[in-house]
Amino acid sequence: MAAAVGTSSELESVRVTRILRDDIVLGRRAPGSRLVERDIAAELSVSRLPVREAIRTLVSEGVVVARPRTWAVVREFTRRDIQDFAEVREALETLIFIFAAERHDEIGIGRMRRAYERELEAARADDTEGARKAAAEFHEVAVELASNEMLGELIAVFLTRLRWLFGQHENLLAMADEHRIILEAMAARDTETLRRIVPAHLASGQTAAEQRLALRGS
Amino acid sequence: MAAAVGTSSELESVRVTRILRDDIVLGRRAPGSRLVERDIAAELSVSRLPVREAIRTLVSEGVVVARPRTWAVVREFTRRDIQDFAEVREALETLIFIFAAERHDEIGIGRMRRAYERELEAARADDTEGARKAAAEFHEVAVELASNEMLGELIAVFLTRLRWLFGQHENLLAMADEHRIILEAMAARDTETLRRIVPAHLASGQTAAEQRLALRGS
DNA sequence: ACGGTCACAGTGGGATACCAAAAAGTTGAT
DNA sequence: ATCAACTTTTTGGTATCCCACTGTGACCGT
Repeated sequence: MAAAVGTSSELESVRVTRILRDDIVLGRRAPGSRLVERDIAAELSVSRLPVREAIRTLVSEGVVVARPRTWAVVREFTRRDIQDFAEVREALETLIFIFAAERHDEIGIGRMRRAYERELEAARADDTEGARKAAAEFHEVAVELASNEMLGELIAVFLTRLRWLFGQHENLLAMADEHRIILEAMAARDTETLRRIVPAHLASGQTAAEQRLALRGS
Repeated sequence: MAAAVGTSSELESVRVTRILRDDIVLGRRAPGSRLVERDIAAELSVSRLPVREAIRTLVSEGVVVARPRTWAVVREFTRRDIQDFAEVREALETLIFIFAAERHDEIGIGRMRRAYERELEAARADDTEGARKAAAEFHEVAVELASNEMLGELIAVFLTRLRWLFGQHENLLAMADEHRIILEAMAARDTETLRRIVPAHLASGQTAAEQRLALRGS
């Protein structure tokens, strides 16, 4: 589901949600900072309702914490939270690639291969943004090939947290190479190899997040 | 009837959510039937606001479908949805029991054993309600022992769908026996056995849901 | 200084009334 | 019968008002 440009009739609540989400993920709103409905409504020139809905949505995405009758705050993640998150993500992503390996067709593999090739090319050109986009498509196509809507739904919810906690993977070439291995195993429907390498793939991105957290103290 | 002591400060939105959820799960609102904010608000003598929030919550729980600017409807599940759901659930529950097996302590195993014993006793007495409650506690303690909050969060979201799709497991004694096997494997920290038997445990409950669906003609 | 009490401001939850925009439903012309 | 135009229904959103509860800090007694 790509950009969808000038959607003239975008719901206010959706717009507000996107703005707040970006504020949080991009660090413009720090963990622990207050989200006061009235203030945000004033800032964005909307009524309190869309803001309320946006906050609810972000709570369900796990990046905001709200208690009744007080302000909501941007969630503060602990080392433990990151560990928990990584464990669950490992299981879900492994599942995706295994299902995709079992169910893919030639067309799907072709799409993944093209995404991988674009990723590799961008990585070699040190084009961070391009590599990130291609890698994202690699994952999206995999979810599609897994043909399990509920899994897709779950991953979608996790995606915000993922963006926030892990940011982009630094060494683009290493990631592209890992994707190549995953792709080959998928094409060969080699689920056993996937069960081994996907967790390793994820682990390589995890330390970065933990280090960033350590720097902030927490 | 209303057991709950007059919790004076229950949020209306929470109350409305619970009522609607029960209506859906218990079949008082059929799949496909409309959820009209205004009408529900009138029925329950509240304003549209709590109803709106309740509907959003139920959408995030996956039992209601809402499109912009029209009424929401109770979700209609297809055979495929149930299949998808079962696949994801299998992975998550396996994860829970494996983590719980790796991380439990004596006290935790004791709590699970007592829950199991109450379940068995209730099952022998043909006490459906009692067995269901004890089985639920069995699962809850397992989630707790898994000590992964995010996993617990995920399972909580799934729980409504679970209740709705699968209802109660029919043969209480068979379920209790499966729980015994899981419990013993957990106590022995035998994750390999768990990886084998948990999926089997879940599969035994799945056919019932599919048959019920088939009767309704999907 | 210190710890607890208490009053008050801040904030979300909810009610009410109203409007706009889009979808759903109805009617009528062809 | 089909499709276009019209009407109705319904949600999304704005604007206010009020209440219950939370958080905070001043006050007080020790």
